[in-house]
Amino acid sequence: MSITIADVAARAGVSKTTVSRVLNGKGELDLRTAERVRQVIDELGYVPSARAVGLARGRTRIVGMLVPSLTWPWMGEVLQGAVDVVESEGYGLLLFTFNRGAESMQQFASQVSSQSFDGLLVIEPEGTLTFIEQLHARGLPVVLIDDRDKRPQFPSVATTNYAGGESAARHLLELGRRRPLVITGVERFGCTHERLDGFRDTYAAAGIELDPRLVFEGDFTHESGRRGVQYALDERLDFDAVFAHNDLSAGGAIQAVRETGRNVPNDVSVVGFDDIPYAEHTEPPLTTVHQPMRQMGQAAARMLMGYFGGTPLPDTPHVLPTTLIVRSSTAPKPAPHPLRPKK
Amino acid sequence: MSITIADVAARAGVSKTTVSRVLNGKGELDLRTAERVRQVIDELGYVPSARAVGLARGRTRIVGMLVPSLTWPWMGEVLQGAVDVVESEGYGLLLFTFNRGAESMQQFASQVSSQSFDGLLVIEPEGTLTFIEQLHARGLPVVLIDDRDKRPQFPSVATTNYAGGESAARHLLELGRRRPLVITGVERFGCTHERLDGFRDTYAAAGIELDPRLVFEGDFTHESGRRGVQYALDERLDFDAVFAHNDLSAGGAIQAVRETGRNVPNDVSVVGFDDIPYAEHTEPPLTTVHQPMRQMGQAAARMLMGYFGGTPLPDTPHVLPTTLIVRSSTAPKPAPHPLRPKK
DNA sequence: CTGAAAGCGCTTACAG
DNA sequence: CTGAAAGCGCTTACAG
Repeated sequence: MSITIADVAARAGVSKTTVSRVLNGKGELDLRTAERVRQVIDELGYVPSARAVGLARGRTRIVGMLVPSLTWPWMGEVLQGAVDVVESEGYGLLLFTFNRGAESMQQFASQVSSQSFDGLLVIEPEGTLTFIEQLHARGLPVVLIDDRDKRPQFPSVATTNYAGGESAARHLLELGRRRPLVITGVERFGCTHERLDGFRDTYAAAGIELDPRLVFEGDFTHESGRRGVQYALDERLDFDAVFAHNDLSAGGAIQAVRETGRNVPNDVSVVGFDDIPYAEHTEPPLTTVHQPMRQMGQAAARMLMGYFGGTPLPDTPHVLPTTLIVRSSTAPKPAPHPLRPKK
Repeated sequence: MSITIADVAARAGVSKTTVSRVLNGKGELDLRTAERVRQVIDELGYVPSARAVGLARGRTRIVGMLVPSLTWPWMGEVLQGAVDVVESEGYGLLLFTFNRGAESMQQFASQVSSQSFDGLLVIEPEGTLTFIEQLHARGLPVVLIDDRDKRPQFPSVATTNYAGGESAARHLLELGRRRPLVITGVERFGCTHERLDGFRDTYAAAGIELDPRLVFEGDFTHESGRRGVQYALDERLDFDAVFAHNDLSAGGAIQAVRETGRNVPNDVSVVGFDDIPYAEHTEPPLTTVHQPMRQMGQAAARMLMGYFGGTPLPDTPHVLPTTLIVRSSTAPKPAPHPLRPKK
């Protein structure tokens, strides 16, 4: 029913071998035969069967991508980056999630074993790093898109969480903010510690030790941002800035601050992390540390494509920089006793 | 290198045919041979090659999914829904986007021709409906996830845009809002007209004709929400509610209203459409018409899976209902001359 | 420059 | 109940 290489060969009066040669541009072949075969291919609209090619060649031209969830706010960006380069190389992207725990694990493992794809892009679903490392050890090309600093034993792309924390601190310091409240991410994530350390070290270098009571453990939710400022208020802790470890909790913090009648950015300046679309729509729009999610997806995919093309995978993480995006949730600290300007 | 059915057969002392039989549970076979083969399979950790099975059987156990973009706010939900059912049936999900216009079209067309997947789930990238219809006509099983009322000539899942418009209107009417400003979606989309019609008809049935000047053509962006209320203000049009055709523009509308010193929900009540995560985080949290995006993804995938299992695809759209989610951006209209309550 | 044949790893009539 | 053989649609030594 569907047309095959044999049909093309018959119609062009050549062998399947020859058709295969013009298809893949291998071996010397008479220009005129090649031309004739090409014509027949066009006439018939022939496209080789991916399955058959895959079986014969031993690879699929498909890359797998494993992610914890598709509904995280920045996941679309990473995916889009990966898909863009994968598609432009003529590969396909086979998507896997880890929504159903052990069952997902089973299913995915069996997809690996059945060799459904040539290489894997992965954002690590929590607790699966060992498993992924095994796959890599057994010879599956793997590139990790590292969203929380796992420092794995295989190729990865990462971003600069520590430097991101530094840039947030530097910005707030320049604005004269000396008492920042930090609302952290989930404690067990590496990125949380790196962001905090970068921030803290920068304040320390400026001669300001962070008040430990002003470090509140959040969990990346909007709600935890609210809780963070609520806590500080309840404890009557004085603060003139908030550094939240993601945009969602920064948004919650802004709302909680404003609900007490205080002004953002003047009374309290707020900095987030991620730069998801929501960051543009908070009131006021959020100053935040941009993570290059799309570029990370692209870079990871390019590494894999490069590997298929013969370039070895780098053994040190490919690190993409964060950038501070200044919007309106931060401003210079007003002088405590405003002077009436002369004139 | 990788272990094959021949290895299993040899080790178990049977033919490949027999191994295949126990794998697929076809044909009568001695319980003890079956048991023995199963043991060897476990010992060796054998999993059949997806490529080889695909070639031999003529199908891939992969479904394609084509979407316009991965970064739209509700796309993750649809994808997650689709992936969940596809995975739980042991299928894979091959993802395609249409980011690079004609080139994407080419690439995708060739993936179809190479029979990389058995069926297709699609959210129509603008202007590709004819192409998709051709694929369907040529025998590719296709299910459309209809986000804007295309009424295609092939199976689809859709939602109730008209009824969604009605529910928004009913809610606002109950609150005593008689002069709503409508900020529509993109004019050329069917969903825009349906939402508007449902809304308008409901007001009409209550004896209120919508002021045509109060229908502002937006484009689903946050910015267009702001522009909508700005326009109404500039024209000195009186309004006590906003019905925006998506949550993003509803968010913009809320901000623009509040910036004039007016109160949401009291002075102006705002209703959105979609119920993306952002809707919970506007100030105040947004009352909106929930679209069951995840369920649509699930339903579409289930239809395709069912078809592979022998159930014919329905020829009428599978319609999932919208639901009004009441949050805090809507409230009863205050009496114009407030009476002091007695005691 | 070109082709016959074997092989990729399965499934499936067909025979026994 | 079980197996030998052909076939799925390609690619790739090997010969000529």
